[in-house]
Amino acid sequence: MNYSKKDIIIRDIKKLINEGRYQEGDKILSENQLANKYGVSRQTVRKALSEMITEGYLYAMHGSGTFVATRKNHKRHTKNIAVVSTYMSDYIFPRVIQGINQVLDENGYSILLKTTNNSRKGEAWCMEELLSKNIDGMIIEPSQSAISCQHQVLYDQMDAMGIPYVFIQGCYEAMMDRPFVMLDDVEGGKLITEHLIGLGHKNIAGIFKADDTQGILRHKGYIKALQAAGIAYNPDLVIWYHTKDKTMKPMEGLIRILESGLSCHAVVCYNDEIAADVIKGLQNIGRSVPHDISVTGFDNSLLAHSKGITTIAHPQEELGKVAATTLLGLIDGTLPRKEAHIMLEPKVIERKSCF
Amino acid sequence: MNYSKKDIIIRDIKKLINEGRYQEGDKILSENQLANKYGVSRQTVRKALSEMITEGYLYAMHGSGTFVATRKNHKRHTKNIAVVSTYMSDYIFPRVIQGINQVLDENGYSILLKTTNNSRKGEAWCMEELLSKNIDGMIIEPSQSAISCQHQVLYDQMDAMGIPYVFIQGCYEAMMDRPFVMLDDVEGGKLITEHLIGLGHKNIAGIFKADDTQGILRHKGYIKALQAAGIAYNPDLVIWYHTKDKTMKPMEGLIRILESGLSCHAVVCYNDEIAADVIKGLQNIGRSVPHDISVTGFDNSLLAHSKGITTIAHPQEELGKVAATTLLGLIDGTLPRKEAHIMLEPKVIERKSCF
DNA sequence: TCCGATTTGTTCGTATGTATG
DNA sequence: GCATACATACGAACAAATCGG
Repeated sequence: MNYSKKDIIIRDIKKLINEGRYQEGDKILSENQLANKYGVSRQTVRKALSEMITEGYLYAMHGSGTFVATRKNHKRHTKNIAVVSTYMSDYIFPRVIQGINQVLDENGYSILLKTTNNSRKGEAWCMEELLSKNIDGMIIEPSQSAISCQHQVLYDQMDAMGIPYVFIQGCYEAMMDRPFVMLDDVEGGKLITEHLIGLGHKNIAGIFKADDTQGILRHKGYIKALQAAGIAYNPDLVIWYHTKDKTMKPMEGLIRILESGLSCHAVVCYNDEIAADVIKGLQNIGRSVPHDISVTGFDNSLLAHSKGITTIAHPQEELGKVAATTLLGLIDGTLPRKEAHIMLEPKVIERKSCF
Repeated sequence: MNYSKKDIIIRDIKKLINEGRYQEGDKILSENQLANKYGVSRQTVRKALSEMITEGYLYAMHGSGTFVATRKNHKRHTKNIAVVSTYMSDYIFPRVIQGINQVLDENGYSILLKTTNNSRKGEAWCMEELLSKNIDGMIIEPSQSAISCQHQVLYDQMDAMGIPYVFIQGCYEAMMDRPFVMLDDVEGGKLITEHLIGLGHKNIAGIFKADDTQGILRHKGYIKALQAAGIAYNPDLVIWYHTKDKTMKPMEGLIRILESGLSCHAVVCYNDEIAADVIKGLQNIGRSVPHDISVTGFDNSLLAHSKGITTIAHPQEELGKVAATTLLGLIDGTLPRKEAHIMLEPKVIERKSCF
C-alpha cells in the first residue's frame, strides 16, 4: 500500500500500540532516536508523529516527550466544568451560579451550562451529551431528587472516566456516598420549628414537598424539634404536596386542619413561596398573620424579604463557592472523595410573620 | 500576542473564506505564490495548508492545486456556544439566558458561560480564552459599550476563524456592521417621553447613563420625541452620570434643576433602578410622585413592578431567543451577516408613577 | 503523443526558540 | 546552568500528478 518512510513509521508505532507493547501513557522513543533507528531525518519522523497526534494515537509534551494516548483519543484538560441545574429561572439559581463562577474563574475554568427542566430524561440526556464532550468536572443539582435514581450507570461512567462531580441542593438517597454540598435541611427544619416552639407554640402544622430530598429532610428536622421539646408528632397536622399540586393542595390541607377543630396556631412551610401563598389564603378566610396564626418560610428569598416572612437563610452564593472549591479539590486530588460531604449551617431570619 | 508565521497565513486564508472572497471550490494561490507573498519558505506555507486541510477548510489535488472545501466539512463543530455577559447577577440576566438556552438546547448546543465584570480587560481576557477553546459561536453583551472598543483585533480574529458572534443589549459604535440583537432603545426613549408629553408635560428632565450605548440611545429617543412635539430641547434639563456616580449624581442633578426655578414636572430615567432612587429622593425632599412630579423607568424589572413605576417593557426572554436563533442562522450560513441587525420593539407599561 | 511548466508530495539538512527536568 | 526534547522555520532537491500547447 503505502511505502513512504513516514507511513512505515506510522504503521510500526500503531502496531506496537495495538499489540499492547506500548501502554497508555508510555513515553515513546524521542524524535531523534526514531530518526536514528529508521535512518531518516528528524523531519520525517515529525511528520509521522504529527499525523498520529491529530489522529489521537499520541500526544506530545513540549520539552518532555511524546506519549501514547488513551484508546483512540486522549482527552486533554479543557478547563471546562459542567453546571447542571433543574431550572434556569429558579430564584436561587443566579446567586448560586455567581458563587460557582467566581471560584472557577479565579482558577481559569469556564462553565458549561445545562438544564434538565427537573426531569430524569433531561438529566440523562444532559449527562450523555456531557460524557461525549470534554469536561473536567460537573456540579449537578439532581432532578426530582426524592425519587430513586434510575440512571446511576451514568454516574458510574463518569467515575470510570475519572470525571469528578458534586451534587448541590440535594442528593439521591442511594448516592449519599458521592460528593455533595448542600444546606443542612434537617437542621433548618429543626431550627425554624424550634423558633415557633420558643414562641410558645405546641400544635404546629407542617407543609412539605414530597418529591425532592429537601422536603423530606425539612420534615425530618420538624419531627426532631418536636421530639426534643417533648411534643407528640401528629401526622394529621402534616400536609404533603407534589410539584404539580403546589397551587391548591397546601392551602386546602391547611383549611381542613383548621376546620377539623384541631387547635393550631403555627405552620411550618416548605419554602417562602408556599408561605406567601398560605399567608394570602389565611387572610382570605379572615385569619390574621401573625396574630391568629404564625407562618414560616424557607430559603430567605426576595419574596420573604418583601412580605416580611420569618424564614431560614439559604447561603446561595456561599453554596456555589463551596461546591466549586470542593470540585476543584477533587480534580487536583487534594481532597479525598470521602471528605467531600458538606452541610452548610442554616440560620433563622426573624421577620414579622410569627408571634 | 505572538503569532507564528504559519498562524498568520492560516488566519488570513480563513478570513478570505469567511468573508466570501473565496467561494467553495475556488483554487487558492499556489504554495510558491504564498511563500513569495508572505516572504516565507514553502515549507512554512505547506505546514499552514496542511493544518487547514486536516481541519477541513481546504483540500489539495496533487499536481493541480489547493481548493476551498465546502462549509459543512469544517471539523471544528463542538456544539458549544459561548455566552459572555457583564454581570451574572444582573437582574435581566436569568431571563435572557433562559431564552438563549431554550433555543440552543433544542438545536443540540450547549452554553459556555463567561462574565466580564463589565471591564474591557475582562472582555479581552474572556475572548482570548474562548479563541483557544473550541466554540461554534458567541453571544456577547459588550462591556461599557459607549467607550470605543480597543480590542477590535480580537473580533477580527473571530471572523478570521469563522466563528460568528452576535452582540446583545448594546454594540460598540465602530462595530455596528456586526450582527446584533437589541431592544430599540431610541424608540423606547421616544415612546416613554411621548407618554409624558401625552399627559400634558412640556418641561421634561432626563437622567441618562453616559457609559453604555443604551444610555446614549435612550437620550436620542428623548430628543426625538421632544422635537416631534415641537418642544425645544433644553440641555440644562439633562443629567448625565457614570456607573460609579449612580448613587449620588442623578438625585443631586435633579435637585439642582428643581431649585434653579426651572418649571419641571416630569423626569425620564435611564432605568427602573434610577427611577426608584429618584422617587425615594423626591419623597425625602417632600415632593410627591406622581402628583408633583411624574417619573418613568426603563426595563420593566421586578423593581418597577413592586414600586409601580411606569416603564418600558424589556422583552428579556424574547431577546435571548432571537439572539440564539440569529446566531444559529449565521453558523449554518442560512442568514447573511448583513441581515443580522435586529431591533426589538419596546412597549410602554403604564403604572402609577405618572400623572 | 509528447514536452515543459506548474503544482503538490516527500525527504533531507540545518538553525533557532522554548519548555522540562 | 545544562542536556534533552519538542516547535518553528528556512533552503534545497527530487518525485509525482496535472494541464496547456
